[in-house]
Amino acid sequence: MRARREAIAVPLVVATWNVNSVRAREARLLAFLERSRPDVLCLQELKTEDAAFPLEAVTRLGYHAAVYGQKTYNGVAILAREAPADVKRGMGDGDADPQARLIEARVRGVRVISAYFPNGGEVGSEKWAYKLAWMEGLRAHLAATAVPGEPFALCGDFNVAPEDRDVANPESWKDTVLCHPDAREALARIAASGFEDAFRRVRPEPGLYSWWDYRMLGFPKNDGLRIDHVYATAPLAARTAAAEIDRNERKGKQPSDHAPVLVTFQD
DNA sequence: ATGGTTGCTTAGCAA
Repeated sequence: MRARREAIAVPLVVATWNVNSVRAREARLLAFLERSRPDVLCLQELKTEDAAFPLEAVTRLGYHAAVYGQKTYNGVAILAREAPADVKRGMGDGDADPQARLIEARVRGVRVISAYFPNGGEVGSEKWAYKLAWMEGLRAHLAATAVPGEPFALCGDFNVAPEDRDVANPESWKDTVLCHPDAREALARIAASGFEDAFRRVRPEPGLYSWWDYRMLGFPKNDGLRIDHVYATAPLAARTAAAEIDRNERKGKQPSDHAPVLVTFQD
């Protein structure tokens, strides 16, 4: 039996970017939208409540926004050129997590999630346990809400570098929260529920990173990791045509410590 | 083990 081909309007450009405070990054966010014009942009680490999100400014550029903000920490959003539908904040009923780390919407027939996975602090800490539990909770949530054959883009700051080729200096990052085998295994279990790393489908080469620590000259030394991802279910992943990381966005004055990741889906 | 930097909030936490 042939897999059902969902009607997806393509080309579709899906981007994800941890902005590390949407207020501190407003000018850069607007410049990025004008420059790249993604159809969908998933944001993480807004670090502000909904009321302080620059809604008018993004609206002027032709974007709609579904926002799940939080004071000081976390906060996620989905911006889209078409109005997002079926917006859901958190992982649904019974999700008691007070941290705003996940928002979902339907855009142009595609289910989209913007997720800010927990960093994990130090391996063995309470934050580490929270990270692994959160990831297992996401896996269970995805399994419980999965619709067979549905085009679905799971995007965000996963705070996991899936493989050593995603790390400039794997030895120095070995067994840290971003590279630990338990975190990689937790991500693999999420992927096993029907997702593929769309970026790697078309960009297998090493040397591609999305985050560089502000400290220790991370960016000047290119001590980077690829921890921001666009995962997609088969109907979408099969259409992956191009992927890039906007490394230039990490340059200049007052950058986020993350660069935007963009994936183009096309028939 | 600590350091180094940035953002939010104003001393300390989170990343």
